[in-house]
Amino acid sequence: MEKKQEEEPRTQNTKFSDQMMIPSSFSMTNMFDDSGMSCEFDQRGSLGFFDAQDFTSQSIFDLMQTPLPPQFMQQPLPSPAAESSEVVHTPVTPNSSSFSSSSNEAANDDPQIKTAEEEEQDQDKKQLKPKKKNQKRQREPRFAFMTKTEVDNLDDGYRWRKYGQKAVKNSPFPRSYYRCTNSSCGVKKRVERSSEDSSIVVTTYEGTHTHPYPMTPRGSFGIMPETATFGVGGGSGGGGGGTSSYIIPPVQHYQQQRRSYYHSLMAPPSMNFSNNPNSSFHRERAFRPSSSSLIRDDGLLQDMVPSQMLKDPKEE
DNA sequence: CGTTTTTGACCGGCGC
DNA sequence: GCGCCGGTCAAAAACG
Repeated sequence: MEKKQEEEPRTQNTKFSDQMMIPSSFSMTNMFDDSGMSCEFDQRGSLGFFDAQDFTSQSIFDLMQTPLPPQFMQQPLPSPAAESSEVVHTPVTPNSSSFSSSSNEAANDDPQIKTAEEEEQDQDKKQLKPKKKNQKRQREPRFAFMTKTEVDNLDDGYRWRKYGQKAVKNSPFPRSYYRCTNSSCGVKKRVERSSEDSSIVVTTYEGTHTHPYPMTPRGSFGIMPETATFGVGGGSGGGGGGTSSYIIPPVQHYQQQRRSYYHSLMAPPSMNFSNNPNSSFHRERAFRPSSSSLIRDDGLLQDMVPSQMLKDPKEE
């Protein structure tokens, strides 16, 4: 639906542009859902976390290029469900403010970060291993985030082809399935609106892009969400996820603020992406299929805010 | 004309 | 074994 994008780019500017939600709990634990491979995650969970800044500013897509940091899983996910389910839930709750705690979780992992490649290898290994039930299909790590936007189809810069849509249980909104149009890239993403808050779109990425960023500068970002919350998977329970509203005038400013904001909030020492905060910026264009890259600031996922999704929205 | 979206059918996993 | 459910396929339609 590109047309939509073209036609509705303004959404971003219109209403929400000046609003930003800030998740209180920022745990970026992503949900690696490996259905079935939970054990392994524990082992590998030693990757670094992405730098929140980068993360936000860049775009998820870029992140996708990177193997998701396993550490997310490291977090103690008490409930088994977390593993198997993606867990992106809990919409943002206004008022919450426990940002730091979550970040800790996420950040706390081992500062030592493996290189993306290493990680990938690890992942492969794990995936290859025949685990208990994992005979199914090896799932790639997933990572979800919530975005407050009116636009369903957030453009992250990559091109996606919709290959399915299904009604979501307990939700009036359908879930759309997209696949990266690059034939050699198997990245998939699912997009659905939160049943609790229709203004929030939950996007789950699965896989890593194996090709360079398509780059459609403006076009791609045109639709960026105004606000987003990163869901972390697994329901790592955490804490409360919530978000508070943050009002920001122009986007530009917003970005700046955002940066600092995140910086302060989420940039605990442990969060530095690979010890070299600056490096992340440069990497982005490197496009290493498996590199950990991340992000730049140009992108503007304007308002992505990681949040921890604590509960299962589905439960409603 | 080529690409993407739509949509119902199909398939495999999982719980009962 | 059966039914439910999530995810994917594929043919037709829509779009640029």
